[in-house]
Amino acid sequence: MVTIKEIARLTNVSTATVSNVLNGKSGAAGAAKSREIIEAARRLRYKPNTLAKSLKQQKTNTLGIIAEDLTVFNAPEIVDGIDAFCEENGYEIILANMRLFKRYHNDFTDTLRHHELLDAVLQNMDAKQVEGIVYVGYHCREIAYVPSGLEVPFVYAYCYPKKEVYPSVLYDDEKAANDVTELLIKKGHRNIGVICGPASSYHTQRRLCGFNRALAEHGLPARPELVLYGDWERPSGYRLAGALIDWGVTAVFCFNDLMASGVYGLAAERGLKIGKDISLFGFDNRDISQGYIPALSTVELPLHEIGRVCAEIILNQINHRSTRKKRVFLPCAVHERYSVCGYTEQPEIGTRGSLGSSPARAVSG
Amino acid sequence: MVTIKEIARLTNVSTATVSNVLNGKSGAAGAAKSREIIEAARRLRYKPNTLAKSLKQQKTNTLGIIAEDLTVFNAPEIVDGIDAFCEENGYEIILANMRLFKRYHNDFTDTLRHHELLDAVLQNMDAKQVEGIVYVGYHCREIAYVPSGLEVPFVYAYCYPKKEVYPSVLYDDEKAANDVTELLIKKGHRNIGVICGPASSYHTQRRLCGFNRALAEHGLPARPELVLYGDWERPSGYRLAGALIDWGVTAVFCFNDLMASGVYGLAAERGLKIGKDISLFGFDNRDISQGYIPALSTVELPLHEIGRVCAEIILNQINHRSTRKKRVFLPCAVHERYSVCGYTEQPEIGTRGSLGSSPARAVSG
DNA sequence: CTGAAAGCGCTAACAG
DNA sequence: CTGTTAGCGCTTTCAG
Repeated sequence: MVTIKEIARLTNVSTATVSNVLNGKSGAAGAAKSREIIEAARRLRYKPNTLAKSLKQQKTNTLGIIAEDLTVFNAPEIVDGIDAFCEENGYEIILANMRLFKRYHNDFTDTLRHHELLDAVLQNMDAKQVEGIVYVGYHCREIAYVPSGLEVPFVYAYCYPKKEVYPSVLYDDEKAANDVTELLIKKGHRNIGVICGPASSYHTQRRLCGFNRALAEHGLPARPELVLYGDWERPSGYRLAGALIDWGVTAVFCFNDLMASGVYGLAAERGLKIGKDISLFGFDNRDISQGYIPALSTVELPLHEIGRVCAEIILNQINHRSTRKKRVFLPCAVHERYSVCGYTEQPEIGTRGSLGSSPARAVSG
Repeated sequence: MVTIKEIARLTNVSTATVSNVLNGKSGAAGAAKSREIIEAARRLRYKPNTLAKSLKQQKTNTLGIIAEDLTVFNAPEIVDGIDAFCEENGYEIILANMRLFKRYHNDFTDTLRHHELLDAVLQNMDAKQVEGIVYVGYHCREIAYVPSGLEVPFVYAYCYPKKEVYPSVLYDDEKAANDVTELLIKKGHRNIGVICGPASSYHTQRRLCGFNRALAEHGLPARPELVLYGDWERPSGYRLAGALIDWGVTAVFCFNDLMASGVYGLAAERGLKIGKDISLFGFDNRDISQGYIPALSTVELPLHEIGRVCAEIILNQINHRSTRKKRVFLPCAVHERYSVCGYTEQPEIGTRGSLGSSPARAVSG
């Protein structure tokens, strides 16, 4: 690696002059000399050593990202959003992947090992002189173990601390569920079944609030027997859909797309057409939800935007423009596709629903 | 940030002694003094400054990852593999996301802007003193613009350079397609239709080789009319499946899961049962392929392993243990699920195929 | 307008 | 066994 010193020697100036010229300080050297220096730098493929520069300036222009698990579906898009915002503002990112999901599967949330791992990663980030840290959760929940003694701004993406000691950026489960329910009600549905996640889940609770609020606002009675609890996995959707259909629901609101795929399965076995005999809504807008037949109506999570907002909060704190510690809720877009249709007017399935190229219509967000 | 100097002052020793003690150099100070230093470091939450250390040692223990697009399905798992291997070997990663797919959609492959962007990113990596670089392609293809004048080892993941100037790690398309075809032949299928990607695609070409080889090895005639070219998207699968079925195929081999979902659609419209009236194989093992009804048989890409091997190659080069520039082909696992069944004995669909919890059986790899 | 000198935090060599 | 010294590559006074 060629250094500034080398260039200084070759051009018979001091390192200070080279530095000044290369950084565009006006009048650092005469015009001819400046050109000579710049030319030498290019010829030798000079690249400034970021380490030395940062050390000297006590500024790294770097944000740290701690991902609970990068391979979980929400993470890449959030990281992408952080990266995009950083790029626009001259910041770089360092990524630490804890691989929690792979290490401990679903059962890791608050083990001691998790805390130790996090502490180590945090320590490492500090050592690297990052100016702020974004923590990307792999599913939305309250984080019990909150780091303390951090030297830099810290923000949670897709999860949140018990007390608002750090800011967090989430999406608005309640409103999204409310929007979906309202849409179904407006289509004429009166008996809407719900397949939730586990009762203990934050998502489940918030979405049920939105669901119930919509019922109440439209003067419909709550029917607890139509609200069933799954486990986010496909088989539970399959199983619970049977019960709901036995109760005579005309629409099913599934709290994720995976369980919704189970509903397709059950409907097929019973000879019921989704989008005709029964309406179906999912959640998450997973990439293949458009590939179901008919295409699944679902809710898109603002993952990229969550990342962007996290980065923005951090940069604002770095620049002392703000110091809020509150939770931020971003709106979701509702995509209505052919799995749901007016309860009275039914489109021909097979002609419209099967190509998966239906225009995704954003109802909210 | 508390420094070594501060600790030295408080404990009345030189910075060198603090450094030595904290780095566990035996006999750097007396036992009592050592304890005092260590205690002071803990009390003040001392964290070594990685920048300074790396600058001094001229060693960063850092690998750079350049992702063409982190949000494309293959990228996170590859990055995860790189990260895992690095962690095991005391290396860290820096991530640069070019966001090519989002910026230019599908049409970016070799634009000038792409080259400029890459050069800038590369320059940046060098400036950060990474010791090696992994370039993660977003789809497998020959890369025309190969960087030159790099100061560190460089390896391609999921794509490859025209000439073998740098090593690359890919998966074995040919063998995977051969395995799938052989499996179908052994099940009794004689008229197998293929829905490829575009004819210009590397994947298409390699997989067709494997397909044709299997036919030849089993003494079956090539039937070009049964080999059709799609565009990786779902509608093309839907469209081409019609043609194949009209030709009377008993099995369809789709070169990705997305197009396979189109085949499900067409089959449903025609009243044909996948896995019974017609067998279907996909490619990629996308996360929801198990959610189709019946679950889609498909090929799993060794993404994590590709990442690991890339990191391994780089670290070997750093340590001068190797300097190979060849392509490496990793094997894929074939997952047989209920979308394919013996052409003569057919399982009851609906009882087995609909839960999506069929044990995935690895046939190869 | 120019460059000598100091120093960011750390470690390696070497002298005491 | 201990600590002084020099220096990694860069920027930034400040004196000439």
